[in-house]
Amino acid sequence: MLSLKKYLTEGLLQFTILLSLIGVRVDVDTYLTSQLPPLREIILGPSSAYTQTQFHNLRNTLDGYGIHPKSIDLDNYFTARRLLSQVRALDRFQVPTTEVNAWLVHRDPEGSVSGSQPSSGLTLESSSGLQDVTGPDNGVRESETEQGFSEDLEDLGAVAPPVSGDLTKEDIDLGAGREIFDYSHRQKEQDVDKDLCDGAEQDDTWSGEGAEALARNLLVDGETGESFPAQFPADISSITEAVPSESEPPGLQNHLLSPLLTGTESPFDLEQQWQDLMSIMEMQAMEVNTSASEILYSAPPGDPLSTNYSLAPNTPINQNVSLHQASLGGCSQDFSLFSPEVESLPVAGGSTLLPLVPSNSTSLNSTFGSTNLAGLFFPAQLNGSANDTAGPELPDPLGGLLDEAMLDEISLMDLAIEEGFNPVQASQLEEEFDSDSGLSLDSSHSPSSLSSSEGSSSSSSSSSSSSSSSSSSSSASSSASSSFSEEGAVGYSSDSETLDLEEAEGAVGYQPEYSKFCRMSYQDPAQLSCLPYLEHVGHNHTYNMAPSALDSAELPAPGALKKGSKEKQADFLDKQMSRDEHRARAMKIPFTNDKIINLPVEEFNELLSKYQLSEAQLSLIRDIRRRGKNKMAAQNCRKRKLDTILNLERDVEDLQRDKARLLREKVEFLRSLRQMKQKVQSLYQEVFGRLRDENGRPYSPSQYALQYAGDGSVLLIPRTLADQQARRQERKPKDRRK
DNA sequence: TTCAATTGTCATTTG
DNA sequence: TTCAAATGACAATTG
Repeated sequence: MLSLKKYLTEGLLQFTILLSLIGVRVDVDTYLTSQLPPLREIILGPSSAYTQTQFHNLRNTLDGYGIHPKSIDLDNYFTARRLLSQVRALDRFQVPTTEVNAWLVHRDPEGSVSGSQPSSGLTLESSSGLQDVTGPDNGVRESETEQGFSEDLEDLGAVAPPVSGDLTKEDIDLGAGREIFDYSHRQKEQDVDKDLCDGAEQDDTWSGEGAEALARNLLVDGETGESFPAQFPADISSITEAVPSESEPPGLQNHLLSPLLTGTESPFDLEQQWQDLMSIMEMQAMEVNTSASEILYSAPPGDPLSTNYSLAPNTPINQNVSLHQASLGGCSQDFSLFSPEVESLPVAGGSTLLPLVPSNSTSLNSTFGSTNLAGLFFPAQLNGSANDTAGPELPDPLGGLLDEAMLDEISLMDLAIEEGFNPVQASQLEEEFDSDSGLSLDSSHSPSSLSSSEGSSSSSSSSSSSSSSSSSSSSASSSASSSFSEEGAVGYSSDSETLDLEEAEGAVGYQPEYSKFCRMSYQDPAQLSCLPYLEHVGHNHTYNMAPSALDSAELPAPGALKKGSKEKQADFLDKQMSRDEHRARAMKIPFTNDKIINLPVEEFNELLSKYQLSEAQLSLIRDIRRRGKNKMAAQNCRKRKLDTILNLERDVEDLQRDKARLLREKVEFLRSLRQMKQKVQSLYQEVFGRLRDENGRPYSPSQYALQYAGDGSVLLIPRTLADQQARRQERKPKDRRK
């Protein structure tokens, strides 16, 4: 027990120091990007070049607490781990009130008295967590929790403005504390752990749109002008929640908070930032904690976001209030709802949120947080506004918003990443593919396309030349036919081919018809251009080459001088020819493959009827036509597929953009909502503070609470009753969601 | 030579 | 029923 106590105390102190250090950190982006690595590595063990340094830091820290790294006994180790896990669970679930409590301590001389010692106790648990970190065996579970923890710390730091005094102090105390943070920064720049991939993505996202937007929002929030050491309270709250029982003595909380507050009072900017971060990140945190939150909190659901927001600004106002857990409960519910998704979500955001949330929750019944107000003040009916409990009048606007917001944030990260990548890729793809209009896609690049253009012209002029060539070639083509016999053999009977040759000879010669068809339908390039498919065909396949190829190849070299060059050209053209073209040439088909393929059925039949073609030739012609058309069809089909994919990609990008925009809008909305809650809270405080009993004494906020009735009236009811109602309302939404 | 991408081909379905 | 188009699957080609 003694050792445990000692560890707890020391742990609390350490944790407090860490929190203060975190508070010092100002740069949110940096913070976000850096995230967990250090702590995580510490916990998991050296995983990078920095590990050693980290480890040393940790050691130092531990030493500072009087625990020698080498002398860690199992009991202490496991105890610390258990405590840490408990604390974390509590933190995650409990959200808003913590901050409030701290505030109260400050303001109220009575409550404020409590102080540092309790906080130390809380820290103890946290310290245990640190010890655990050092521990050699860390399950995945722990690693996750640690991540969350580290993230939380970082978040806090990011939110909180630098407090030089605190920082130095903490550095001294922890020894390694600062280094750890630095390390985290370094890691963010260099280390990209697979484990942290999610977190990294989140970081990117945050740093990109969300983070900047948030940062801006935070700064803007300064409007409230409320000064509040948000970070500390939040942390503390989380810590306090580590305490087993939900019913924490207000005094204890106050005690805990007081020391922290005094030490780290930060400018209200921090509060706002903190709130913003909380609001954004709560969603993720909620997800993580779902199960635990449900267990821990019986209180009515509170809006995580609202609670978070309420924390900082409200603190001053809320001081008196010991509010209701109802708000907390609501938070827990929200978390539970999202929990399933949380696992899949990137860790970074969630982890950061977690700490915040817990802090709020810790606020306890106390008074704080807009959530509390909502839960406490409007439990019966208005309450709904705060959370799930929402009555008919105010149906959990926050809850719904929060839930969605969480989802959006999560998705936003993904989107940000995707947006960063996809647009470029998509644009490139579009340029590549869209520039080419469908069928003509390949034509320009492929040799066949060249041939096609040539073919079109050649075909037009070839009508006469080809006819003469064909007639002359008929006798000379025997060699050629033999050379192509192999191809022709494929799927075509060689026997018939030989027989058909003779018939084919007779067929050759009906030039007029042939030329006529050519002119009519396809010889004119302009016409081809008007016909997409034809154009495509012309560009994409080599059928048009046939005539010229045939001519050049089959014509006996008129001049021996240029025989060599012509042979080369013939070879080249032969290579350009398709198999069907070779077959057609071998079979002495009297018209070009282009015509065979592209002529309308009627014209095609007419063309065939004007020639005396053998069965083999007819069969080949039909096959050529079939294959040629199918080839174009295949190209079109592929192009359509590609276009479809590209369009889908574009649609996805558009949707992602819209989603990101909506998320930003939602964040803005939540901010405004938070401000409204704060106003309501302040009004509540004001009204409640003016209430006097028959003896002229003010009502104790711990015993009484204001509740809005459905008719708009405000009732002063015992807190127990208010809590019951809040719980009742909390269950309703749960059932509804089931 | 291997491999991925492209292109051609076949079989089948659809309108 | 025929034809053209579409499409999946496979083979051939290409870089």
